[in-house]
Amino acid sequence: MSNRRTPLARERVSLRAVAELAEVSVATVSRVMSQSSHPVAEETRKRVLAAAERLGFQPNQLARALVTARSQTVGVIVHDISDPYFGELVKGLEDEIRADGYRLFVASSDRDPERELEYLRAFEAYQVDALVFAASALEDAAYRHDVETLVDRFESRGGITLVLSDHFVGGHKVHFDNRAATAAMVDYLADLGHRHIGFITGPPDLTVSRHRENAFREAMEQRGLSYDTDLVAEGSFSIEGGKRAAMQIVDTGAPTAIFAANDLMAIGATRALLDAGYRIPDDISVAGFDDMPLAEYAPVPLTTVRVPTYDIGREGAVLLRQILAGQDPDDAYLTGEIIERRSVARPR
Amino acid sequence: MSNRRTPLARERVSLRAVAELAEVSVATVSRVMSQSSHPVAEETRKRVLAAAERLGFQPNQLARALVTARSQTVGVIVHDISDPYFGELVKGLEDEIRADGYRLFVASSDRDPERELEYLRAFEAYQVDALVFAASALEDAAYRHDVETLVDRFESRGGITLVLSDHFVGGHKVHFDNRAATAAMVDYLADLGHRHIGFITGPPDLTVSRHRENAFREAMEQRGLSYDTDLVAEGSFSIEGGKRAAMQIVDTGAPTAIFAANDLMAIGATRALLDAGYRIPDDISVAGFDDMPLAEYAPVPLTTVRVPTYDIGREGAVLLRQILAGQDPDDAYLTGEIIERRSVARPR
DNA sequence: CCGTGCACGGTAAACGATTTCTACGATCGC
DNA sequence: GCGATCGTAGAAATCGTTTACCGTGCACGG
Repeated sequence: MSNRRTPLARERVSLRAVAELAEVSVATVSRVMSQSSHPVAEETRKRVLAAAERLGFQPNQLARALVTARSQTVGVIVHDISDPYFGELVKGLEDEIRADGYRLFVASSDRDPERELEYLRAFEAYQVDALVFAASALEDAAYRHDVETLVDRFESRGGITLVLSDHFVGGHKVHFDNRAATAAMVDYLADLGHRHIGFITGPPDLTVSRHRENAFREAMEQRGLSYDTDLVAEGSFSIEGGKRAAMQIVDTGAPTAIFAANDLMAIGATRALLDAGYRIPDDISVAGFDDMPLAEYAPVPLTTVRVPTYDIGREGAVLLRQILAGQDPDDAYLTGEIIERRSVARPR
Repeated sequence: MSNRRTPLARERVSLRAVAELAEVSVATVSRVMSQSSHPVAEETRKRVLAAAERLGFQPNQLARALVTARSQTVGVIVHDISDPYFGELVKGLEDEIRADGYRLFVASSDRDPERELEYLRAFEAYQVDALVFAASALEDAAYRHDVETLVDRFESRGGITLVLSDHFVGGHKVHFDNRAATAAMVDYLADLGHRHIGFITGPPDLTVSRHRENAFREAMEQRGLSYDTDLVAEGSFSIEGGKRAAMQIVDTGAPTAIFAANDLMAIGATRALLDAGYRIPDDISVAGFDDMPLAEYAPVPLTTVRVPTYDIGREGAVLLRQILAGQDPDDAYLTGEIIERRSVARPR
């Protein structure tokens, strides 16, 4: 192994060093530093604190975690760290949980099952107290099996898991009702008079894509509108994908509105349509999903269904706090909401 | 302390358990699991591997890190995890460094000195091998002092630090030439014929804001253009700030172009100006800085100077790799580039 | 036939904390 | 005046690894 200490490394400051300087035992120093309930005389405490200060002592969390079997750390899995969706969510999580002295470590899987597993294993090995699935599951049989056995093992050893997404992993969860949110948008469009509604789906290997597409189909049928496969295209949750999908849909069908399964694709669609000479919303309406921070600043301010990302994170943290404290709280439920801006209007 | 093991926790699988099952010593198991250079007979190795597999053994990284004094972990400090700028950068860093078996832990300071210090201390306590400052320094004397002593201590104990931003911390660094990039945009606008150029600055407590503003002033003087304080406003690097600043500038002066110190503010400015009835770029040009992923999909596709964020991360990772391998590489230098889109034109 | 060297495996001492158990003096109740 | 209690502190075991140091047994060269 190439793991040797660098030769320059000065001695690190341990409990022992502090103990020697303060002329007490390491036990006493530990008690002072970790605010143990074991009593320590005021005068001794002061001596210890002074010595610790003087040496710049920082308790080694690794050693501490090793003996307590608690690392005060939670691992978060996201798909793409540069996606503002996850950014908001992690922020909510963090703002809330840091008050309890926990640290968040976030890892990005890039939607690669292999990579996600690798990070999951790393989190396990670093003994995080909780595992948070902020990212939707991947639709892959091998992945599913591996994640399940890993999570089982993790939980059987006292770890807790929290799910903030569309995921098969069990345990505590904050639910966002994709079905209802999707239906709400379909209803909104239908109420405006749209009958030919195009739909841009996410990548097929993401559970959330499947859920939103199914919800779309059901909502359309519910309203007695035909679910026309010519009006459905895949846009892989990206801007470029949204462009391609939108052009494909207007080429093959004649929608009066296009509903994209996320804002990024809606923005791509908007741009492509605009560049192709369509006026939005006069010629065609475009609706998104998520209400990402920049949705308001899209080429046309985007009408979309808001996913309360930050709140999902915050609610997750609240759940986490309770579970960590040994309680068994109920799941949290959050719903979407239509945000009306300028990209949707009645059909002509 | 509230750190007791949960009562449900099944026994964890340690080296010892594997050793017992395989009927060898823990040393042998360790040698097999950590691919030590110490020879182990093929037959023994197989037995160990089988036992480890059967028990679902995962070496405890905490314990490992404790003895090797290497955690195979790097801590990254960013300002705002939901800012795509940092997302891209971290992605570059991660894509490159993960090949070497390192894990990235990212923490978000929210531009709060207190919080940043707290995370820095946590990273130190978790014994990260490297500290990466992806975020610009904060302009605060106390913060500066604390960070400096912390970094000194960290380095004197063998840690390495890497700077990817405008920061006073020394050590290895990948430089982005803000001055040249800013000047390039000023030149570009001036060449187009703009003489009254407004400027929207970032928050004053960020080092990078100061650098870009100074660079703007110098570049203007260089071109013989007057630096008019009526045409400068603060926009705090946010969309809302950009809106406010833009309106303020057009209220007090008569710029033919506005240059914002980041894209977010440029987008805010664009939207505000558009809503106030200005045509862009016909009535007024707007330029940004960063070329964030959505700059192309702003209300008007944004002309901006591209900061190669992903590459900054990647270059940082290759530096890291070399330093970790014991070398002493030269700093990396990256430059900006004007991206022409539709938000800038000749003045009327 | 014996010393050398190598392959292989075990023992035990770290790493830096926490925590249980024990010890010792002082105070207190009776 | 004596046992009980309390406040305070230290010794030592422990967490799960790595690794320096030994001790075998066997092959091989001289």
